[in-house]
Amino acid sequence: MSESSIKIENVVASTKLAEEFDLTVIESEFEGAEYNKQKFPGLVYRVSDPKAAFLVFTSGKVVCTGTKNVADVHTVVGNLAKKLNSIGIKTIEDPQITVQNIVASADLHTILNLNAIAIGLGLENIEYEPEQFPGLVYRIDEPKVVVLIFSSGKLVVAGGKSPEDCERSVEVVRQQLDSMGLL
Amino acid sequence: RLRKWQRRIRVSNATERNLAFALSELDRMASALGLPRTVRETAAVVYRKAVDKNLIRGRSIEGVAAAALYAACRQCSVPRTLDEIEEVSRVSRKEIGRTYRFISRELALKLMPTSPIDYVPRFCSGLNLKGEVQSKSVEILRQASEKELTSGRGPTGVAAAAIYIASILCGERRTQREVADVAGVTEVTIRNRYKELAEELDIEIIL
DNA sequence: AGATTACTTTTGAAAGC
DNA sequence: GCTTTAAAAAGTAATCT
Repeated sequence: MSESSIKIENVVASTKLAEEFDLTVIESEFEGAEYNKQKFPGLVYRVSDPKAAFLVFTSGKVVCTGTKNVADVHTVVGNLAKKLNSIGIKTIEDPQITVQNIVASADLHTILNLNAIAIGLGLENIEYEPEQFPGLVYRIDEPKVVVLIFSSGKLVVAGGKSPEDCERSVEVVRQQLDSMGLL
Repeated sequence: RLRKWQRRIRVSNATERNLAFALSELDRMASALGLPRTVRETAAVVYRKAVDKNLIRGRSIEGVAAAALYAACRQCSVPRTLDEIEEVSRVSRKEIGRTYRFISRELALKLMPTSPIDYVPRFCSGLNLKGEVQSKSVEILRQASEKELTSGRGPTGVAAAAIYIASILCGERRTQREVADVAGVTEVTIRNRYKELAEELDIEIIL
């Protein structure tokens, strides 16, 4: 009875592909790579296989953002390693990839009264400033995520470490709102 | 001993100096916004509580003062927008908002979001609209709230749209531009809101 | 008056200021 | 705290036709 039908919108992950990188070399070899040390210490590289964006650092660490799946992260990181190898840069064999953040969207399919929800969840537990942003911000401890609740019934879950975290948090919100008769 | 006393006096001086500066800042901003004494006093109370809880650490006095004033306006039901507070303060709206969230949480102010209704008196007087239009605006806003037409929308935009409609219904029409200017929103926003209100509340607007 | 583009909020890592 | 990346939600805004 809890098919939350979460849609993962973005996955952020980090890994280490080498002990060090010469970003200047990568910038000249990789088409479209952007590197401005005074602007940002990392090199920006975008791929469209599965769409993703990388932030490559001189320390050999890499941040991957933009994929819609956890599986795609492994795919694109693998592709990046191959691409680096092809220009003569060696990389670590089985890099440990850590998913740092998952952003997902969901829909409760009901118009919501955010003022009532603010009181119901407790003003000390939420942030709702329609003057600045239309969504109500609700921070959950277990799983530790942040849920943005909109009057349309749509939700955005940010901060999850796994797809399961996102689904669980939507259920937590759904159950809490339901128990207060706010659905 | 003597050294300890000197230090205590020094700290005391700095603390008092900072408090005096903060209070003068509150006065300056409140005057610029034409806020009544009660709001300034409320802001001063909020600021003092923030000092007592050491919430100023890592934050600028100006920022906390601006946030305290913003909070006080809301507590007194005479809200000013973050943009209005920003205009008379020396800090960015982003910092005022961030500091407001912080002291609001730490001092457990538990403020509900600003109600569009609280903007009606000020906006109407700014448009030289009298009691009848104000009452009609409030009536429209009450209905709008019941029909879930205000959740997630900017309070000033909703208030502006209601006043725009009320002014027409009362035969004292104000243009979207005039209402937009006093409310600090764009004509596009008033248009979007009033169309929604008119449609959902079945209000016929004949121009 | 549309249409477009863009900014508001949230999350997380990276290295450095 | 900031800088950079990506992404959704819905509202508001700036600019162009």
